[in-house]
Amino acid sequence: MNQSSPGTGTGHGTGPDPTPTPPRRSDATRTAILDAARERFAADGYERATIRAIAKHARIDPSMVMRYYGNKEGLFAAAMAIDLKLPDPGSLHRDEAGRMLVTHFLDMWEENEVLTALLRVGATNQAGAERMRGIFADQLLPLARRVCPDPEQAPVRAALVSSQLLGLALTRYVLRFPPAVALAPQEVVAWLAPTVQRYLTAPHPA
Amino acid sequence: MNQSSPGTGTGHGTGPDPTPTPPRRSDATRTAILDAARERFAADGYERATIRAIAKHARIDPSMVMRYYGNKEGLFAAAMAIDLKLPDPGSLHRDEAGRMLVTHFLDMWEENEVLTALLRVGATNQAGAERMRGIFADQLLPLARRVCPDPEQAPVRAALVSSQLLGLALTRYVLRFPPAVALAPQEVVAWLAPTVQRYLTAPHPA
DNA sequence: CCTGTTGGTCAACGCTTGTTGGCAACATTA
DNA sequence: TAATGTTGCCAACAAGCGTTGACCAACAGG
Repeated sequence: MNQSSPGTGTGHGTGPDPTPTPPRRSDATRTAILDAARERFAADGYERATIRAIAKHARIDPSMVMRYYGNKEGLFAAAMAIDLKLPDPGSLHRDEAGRMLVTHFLDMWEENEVLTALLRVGATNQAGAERMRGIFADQLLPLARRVCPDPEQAPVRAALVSSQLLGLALTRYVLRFPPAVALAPQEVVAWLAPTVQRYLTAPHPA
Repeated sequence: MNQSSPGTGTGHGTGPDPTPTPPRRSDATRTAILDAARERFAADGYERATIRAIAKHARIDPSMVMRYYGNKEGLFAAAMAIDLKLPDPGSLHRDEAGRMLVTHFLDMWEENEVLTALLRVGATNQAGAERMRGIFADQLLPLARRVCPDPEQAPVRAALVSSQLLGLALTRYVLRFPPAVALAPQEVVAWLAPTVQRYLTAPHPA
């Protein structure tokens, strides 16, 4: 359900912990707050997701949110940390990048409400838009740089891909256009994969 | 229900008034309120665009807003009435529908901040999303019905077109991804027109 | 003149918001 | 045991919100 638990968490497999945080007794409360925050931000956006409502959902006192995350912006920043988990750009075939991207994004959006929350907030909140820009610049751009023919065009092509993928997310998960909601995942892939593939690898149309 | 400003019109209307409203002395104030509301809704979204801020921009008292538009929802409804001004579906060639649609939408969005406001509000506000659904159902769907091969597929195809057009608007006018902002209009058309054309007229890919 | 309607300002109401500080219960260590 | 830090709840604060009603200035028709 949640996407990263604080404290002991993630085992010890590869590399040292970037933040060696000792486990705290309040870890359960902390994650409860983050889960509730993601849910409320996704459902209501930044302004209407009140700290009181989030606290009530997490079944704790509103003042705890302040203690653990400082203020509302801090809570938002903590709740919206996200990794798109895009595959290693070196390990994918150039001709299947489109289909793979659409499939992967669809999976991520279906299972994870953080992305919907981020899109909702990004539409009205300065910090949310900034975060969204950062995510796509850091995680989608490198992939485009490896796949598209001329690396200099990578930013434009990544932006075009973003426009189609985020547009789908907008109509399907936020605005909920009935036909967009009703589409089966495989149909979405069948329609959108060629578009994304063209944005990535087709020659510049001008 | 109409969006043209009362009082000093922009001179485009040669037809008869659909709603024969007698001119009032307060018409200037009413349009000032609507203009300020559109500007604030576009910049801040529904919640953060306060009636007080809108009134200050219109240089009148907040209570006037209540007097003329009832409440905040009424003001929003009055400010967001919009006509996409899509051309008569019968008068366009099937092969140029894609290019024509992208060009037309780009023009509308560049000149009109109402659309940006509507998109911002639709992302967080129930009524905004509803309005957005209505607009595209009433204005884009009929066009798709005339252009696409099987009228039964029109809703899906219109939704796909919406996803690409709204996705462009989202990345370019709301999230402001730098590469999406930097694209020249003709480049946008060159990239997106084939996509929209395919969504409208290509055979079902599954 | 008086009277009624319209356009507009002012001050305030009730409510919700983010945020704060105090206080009790518990855990840990000395 | 006492001392200390952590976890949590409670009550309250100042500020801002949408909204309301009293009040004043101008005009119109008799």
